[in-house]
Amino acid sequence: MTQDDFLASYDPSAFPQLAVTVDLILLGLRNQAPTVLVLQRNAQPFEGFWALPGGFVGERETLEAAALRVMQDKAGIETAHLEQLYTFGTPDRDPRMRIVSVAYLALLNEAAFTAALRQNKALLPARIEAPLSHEDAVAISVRNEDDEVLQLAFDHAEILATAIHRLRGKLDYSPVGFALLPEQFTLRQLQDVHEAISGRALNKPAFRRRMQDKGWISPTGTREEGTSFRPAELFLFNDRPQGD
Amino acid sequence: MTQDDFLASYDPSAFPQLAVTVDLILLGLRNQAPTVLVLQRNAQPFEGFWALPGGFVGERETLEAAALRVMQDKAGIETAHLEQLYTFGTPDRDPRMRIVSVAYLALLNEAAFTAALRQNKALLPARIEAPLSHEDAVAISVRNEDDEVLQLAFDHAEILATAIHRLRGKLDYSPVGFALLPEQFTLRQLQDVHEAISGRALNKPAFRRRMQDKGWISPTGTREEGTSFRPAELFLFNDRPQGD
DNA sequence: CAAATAGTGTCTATAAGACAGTATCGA
DNA sequence: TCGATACTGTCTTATAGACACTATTTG
Repeated sequence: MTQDDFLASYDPSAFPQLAVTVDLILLGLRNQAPTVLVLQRNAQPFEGFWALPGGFVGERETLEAAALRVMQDKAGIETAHLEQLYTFGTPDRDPRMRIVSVAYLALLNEAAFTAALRQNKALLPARIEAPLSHEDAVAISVRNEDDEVLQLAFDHAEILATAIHRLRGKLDYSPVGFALLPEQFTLRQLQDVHEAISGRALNKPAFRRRMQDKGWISPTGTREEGTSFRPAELFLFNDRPQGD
Repeated sequence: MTQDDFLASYDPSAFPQLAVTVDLILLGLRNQAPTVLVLQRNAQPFEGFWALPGGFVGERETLEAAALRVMQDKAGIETAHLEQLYTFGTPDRDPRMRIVSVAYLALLNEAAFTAALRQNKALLPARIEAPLSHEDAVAISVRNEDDEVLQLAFDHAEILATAIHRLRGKLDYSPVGFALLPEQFTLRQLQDVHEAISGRALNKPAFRRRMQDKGWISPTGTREEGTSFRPAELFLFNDRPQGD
């Protein structure tokens, strides 16, 4: 904000001690289920609990640059769809000190997801169970590959719920699903992504028509390989549909 | 985020000096035009420019509580639709020091809007000119009642553009338009709100059907008064449609 | 009754869902 | 030829826009 009564010659120590961090939701699909990469805490508070990767915002760093840096450091990922999600700042969300955290949502395709797992062995894929028909609730839970519930540290369950809610909301009117796919993909894969995020089955002809009509995809003329049945045509995402 | 390598016994002065503020977009409709309340700066930097009201986040205060407090202090408004919009944190957005600002969007009906103007004479209503077909651009401008362009301080034009973009996006699927109306309203007024925000004319029968079908409104059985023609029926907003 | 706006009936256009059909690949 | 999945034609259903018509109030 910065306003009229801002101290013209201010005293730095006059401002309360406070830190700004970014937290990352590294989201991908594993076996058609939305999955997030988490780290186990090895110190108090919340020792043994699972947390989203994050880090402090550098002194001369934009928020987005901090998110990109954390993504690089903790998962070795250079590029991915990255968008600011929401800012969490309840005074006691971290018992040690006041921390305001800007959450960023990163969407990883399968290549980036597996690369992250390979680069940082501490990362654990946590399947997200997000019931339908709930706004931004606590009703969310995450499980490991053995289907055991993972306890999330801090307010990270709330952050995750916000992420899923946002993603579901954007899916219909924004071409966000493509971020979870490789450069070339089949329409079946694209529909699988939409079904995994929205949590419900979709009508195939209607889905294809919609994707075509929105101008989001272009046929490549080539087909997938290695199937034991009729291979599907590969499509490309149209980065610039028309105008905008 | 608070993570593994967080200092268990940390040194407060180890964290860079940085402040978190909230900025408020106090948005209402004046003559069917989206209008925001701004304050003229009387000190450097951006002296003479117009700025969104804002304030520092208190040491033991949630972000939302800070926004509510600023709304109360600067505009005398106790209650309004208030939602977090986006967080702006470019290092040099304020030349004096690093300030991360969490922007909140407040929607004021006519009563709250005029009450704010009465309570704080420094507030100026600035009409927002937001061209269609632009994502979240610099193409936005604000004008005073004499149609003169007002220069906005800091990155406040960007904040405003983000607000309009968000509002337009939410209008169709969220009952956000009601926040700009009094408790009882006519369907014509509701349609005017939607047209003012979205910036385009809407079909009357279709609009009425949609509002009815979504279950957002209830007829009161009473009618408006003081018209020189057939008075329209008054409706109420259904706070709890069904379930959810 | 005239003026003005509220409110509706209905036709048309467009998009979504259902469902079954045809097409094309590997084996 | 069979199995499996890609792809499409078409009918039905739901929703949105156009437009005119009726309804109701004040003066």
